[in-house]
Amino acid sequence: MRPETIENYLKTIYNLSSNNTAVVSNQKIADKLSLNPATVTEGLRKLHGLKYVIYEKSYGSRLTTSGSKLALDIVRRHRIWETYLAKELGFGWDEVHAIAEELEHVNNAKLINKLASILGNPTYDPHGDPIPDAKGKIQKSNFIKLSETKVKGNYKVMGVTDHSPTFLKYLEKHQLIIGATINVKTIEDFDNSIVLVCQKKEVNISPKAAECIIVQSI
Amino acid sequence: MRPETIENYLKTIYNLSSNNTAVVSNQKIADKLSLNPATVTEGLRKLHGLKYVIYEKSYGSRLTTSGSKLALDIVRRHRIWETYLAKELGFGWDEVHAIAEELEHVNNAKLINKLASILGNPTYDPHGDPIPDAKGKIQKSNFIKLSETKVKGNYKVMGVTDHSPTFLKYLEKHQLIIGATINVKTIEDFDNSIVLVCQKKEVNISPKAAECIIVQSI
DNA sequence: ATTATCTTTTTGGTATGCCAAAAATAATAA
DNA sequence: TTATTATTTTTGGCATACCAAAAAGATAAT
Repeated sequence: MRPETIENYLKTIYNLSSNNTAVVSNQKIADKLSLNPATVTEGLRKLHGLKYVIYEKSYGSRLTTSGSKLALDIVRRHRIWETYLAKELGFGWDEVHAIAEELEHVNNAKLINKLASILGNPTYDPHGDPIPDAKGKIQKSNFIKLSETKVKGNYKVMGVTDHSPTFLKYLEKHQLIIGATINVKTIEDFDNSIVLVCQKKEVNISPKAAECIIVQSI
Repeated sequence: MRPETIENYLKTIYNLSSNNTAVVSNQKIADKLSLNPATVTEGLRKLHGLKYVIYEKSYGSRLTTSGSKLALDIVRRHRIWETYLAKELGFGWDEVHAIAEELEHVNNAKLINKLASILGNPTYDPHGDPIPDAKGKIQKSNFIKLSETKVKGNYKVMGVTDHSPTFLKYLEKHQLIIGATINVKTIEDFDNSIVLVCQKKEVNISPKAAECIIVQSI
């Protein structure tokens, strides 16, 4: 398998298995990578042969220790580049994902560590995702989704789980950027949409969007 | 054809045809890209179909206008990255080539232009090679090879045509870095090796090495 | 439990990029 | 000019990464 192919699979499995414990379905991988399910079946069998994943037929996949290690390395590269593009090169948080998607495949530890060092070895990227350190250690957090918050609670926006420019531009328009503090006003019984106050303005968030916003209770 | 494959061919043809006029042989392309000659024949036929090169069977190839344009863009990306790695990220001139070889395939004009702007839109890279501007315009120079110099002449080192770490480390050891001024003392009749003075030290340069050092008369 | 639906796998097939060895074609030397 | 050598092209083949459609297997719904 080509390194890039391996990397794309492992990164995707890592991202889909949240804390790396859950088993990931073929379909979700196919969706994320825009591949035919048949292709994913093939790919997983090969990755199993390479000992990067434990793939159980008709059940699902999870990363092995070595697969996890590689995945964390790719995630690190991706997030360091995103941070560098945003902080040092002046790109918007809605632009960095696409560029990092390509840069992440350049495998040079010295380069990534140099970028990290210039950035002061950050532990979070512009989307609020934790950046693994050079050894693959990742910070754990007790963040929750906006959709899991309680009425009248005060929260701080910590990250997003969707990196599409359209979503990020939408958030930016409502000042819902990382670090913003919000107050959950009501949760509509009708459609579960959330009304919150941010920067003194009232914003109505759809349940779908609330699933993609990560916050911390304050 | 995959973009990366196209880019590697075009860049190689560009580099081998000096001022982009000479016809390039299949073998030279095969050597540079470490490919089997049969593969190169195939590749050139495809590139001809894509209108990137004029490929005449059993004769050679040269770039079309659109091939030239693409080639110059890749050369720009490569050389901007080399310069950025050296000047902004602290890599040695013997390290930058290999990393830039990968980074050059990330095709994002905004990124390259941003890096160039941070560097002050440089016109030469750390090896003395000219960097095309965003429009593909490249600076012309009247530089000559060290092997073409005359005895007793004074010259300034302007670049190298070999980017291998071994060669560059060798040059560095003798202080033969970009900008160094040298005086050609003698050219040995026996083997055409060149004896020159650099930083008050006498250095003996083999004909092979002299072919790879670019200088300017001062 | 038995459809109906959704997911996964199998099967058969394509395009790309590569190579080794043989055949054809140039280029060079005798 | 003819023989020798070097280069290029052809031929036949291989591995990778894909896909569409059919078959098999799970899951859910009644």
